[in-house]
Amino acid sequence: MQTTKPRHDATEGTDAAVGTRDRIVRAAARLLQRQGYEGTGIKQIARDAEATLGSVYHFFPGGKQELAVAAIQHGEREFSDILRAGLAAADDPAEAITACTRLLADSLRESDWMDGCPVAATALETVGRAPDIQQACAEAIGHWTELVTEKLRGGLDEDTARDLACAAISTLEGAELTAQVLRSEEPLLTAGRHLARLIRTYE
Amino acid sequence: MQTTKPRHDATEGTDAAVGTRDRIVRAAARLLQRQGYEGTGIKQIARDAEATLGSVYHFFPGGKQELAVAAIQHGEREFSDILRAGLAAADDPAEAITACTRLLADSLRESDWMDGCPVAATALETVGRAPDIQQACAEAIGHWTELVTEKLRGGLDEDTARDLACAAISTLEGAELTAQVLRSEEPLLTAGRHLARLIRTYE
DNA sequence: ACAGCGCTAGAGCGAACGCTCTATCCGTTA
DNA sequence: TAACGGATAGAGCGTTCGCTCTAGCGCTGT
Repeated sequence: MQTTKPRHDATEGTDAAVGTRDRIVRAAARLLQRQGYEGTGIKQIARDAEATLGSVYHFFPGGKQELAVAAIQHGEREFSDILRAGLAAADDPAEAITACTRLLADSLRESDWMDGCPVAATALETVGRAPDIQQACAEAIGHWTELVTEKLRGGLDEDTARDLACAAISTLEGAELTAQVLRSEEPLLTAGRHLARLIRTYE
Repeated sequence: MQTTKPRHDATEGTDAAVGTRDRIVRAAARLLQRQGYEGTGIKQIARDAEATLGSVYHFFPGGKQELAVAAIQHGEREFSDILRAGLAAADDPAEAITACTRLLADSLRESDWMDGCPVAATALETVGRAPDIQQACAEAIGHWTELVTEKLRGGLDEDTARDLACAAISTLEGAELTAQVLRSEEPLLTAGRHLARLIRTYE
């Protein structure tokens, strides 16, 4: 398609002409999020990214698995952005977590319940069968937990903050799954309310 | 394979010679749980069930989707059994929920982190694309929520019990996913502890 | 002007996919 | 014993899968 300008800088993505590699990763990330690993074909990714099979295998000689790892890492960054935005919405950690659930509920509803957690579907069907992908998913979860831990560190001792953050990420993950399946934002909002209540028991 | 005895009674399954239909459903349920919908082929199901393709399409003329619905319903019953066992382990609801997480953690570890929630993987990759399957998954989640709600109804008003049960199921779902990906029972046990603490705030 | 190279382009490989189809087996009835 | 129908058996259909491979594009440096 259109010629690519960027040289060694891969962190770009401002406007119109995004590099081919980036378009491939983005398309892969969205498809993996919506239909999982096995349900997504390389040719479909190439078509969606307006790239060709040749380009895909040029940038990802490791094939589908290598591309999936890059896509999961991209999804991790996207989800981190949402999480950071929610956590920054209030000083009080309890309110901040509730803000996260509201953000997630909004984006889920707006996508007609299609765009849930960017790694969950892929993670579940590759667990124990594709170590590279599983590790990328594990790192994503670890990173998200770290973000929440940082927010909770004010006023709580380190171990408590970590523990609570782990429970919070699990709950967010499960509530998003439930909300998608039931096509309702209620599970997410309910999870937000109860997480806030739980956090307040530590004050 | 061996000839099938049972006539109209489909609830059997005691020993050795299980009916062909049952073997197919069981094999499908375990494969869907481990590798999701798209990752599981009909021929693999038939092979695992020691049945033939002809038998599969004889019992499930609706093809893969109809079989998946039956498999999800089977998984729902299995998970309900675990849940019921955990909930019956203690009178105190908080302790009972913790018992559930311990049961789930045990069975997850014993299966080398392979057997997580029986519907999660399939649910996530068929959401918005296979209404029959999605509805079966939604009914499973609804049923599990109902089981927890019943346990919580003692001492809590109806709405609170329902709400709390919804949050609990979301948390269990997410904690199991996290535990699988991280290959650690910690997320499940942490979720159990915090769920217990949350429930106790209502006493 | 002309190599050199990063990237695009897509035909085509063997294998596996979901599913259809016909043929046969065998316990139950008449 | 003969006929019937539920159940089993698997070859084979058309399609798609992940991936390989060769050809050619256009930009860069000399």
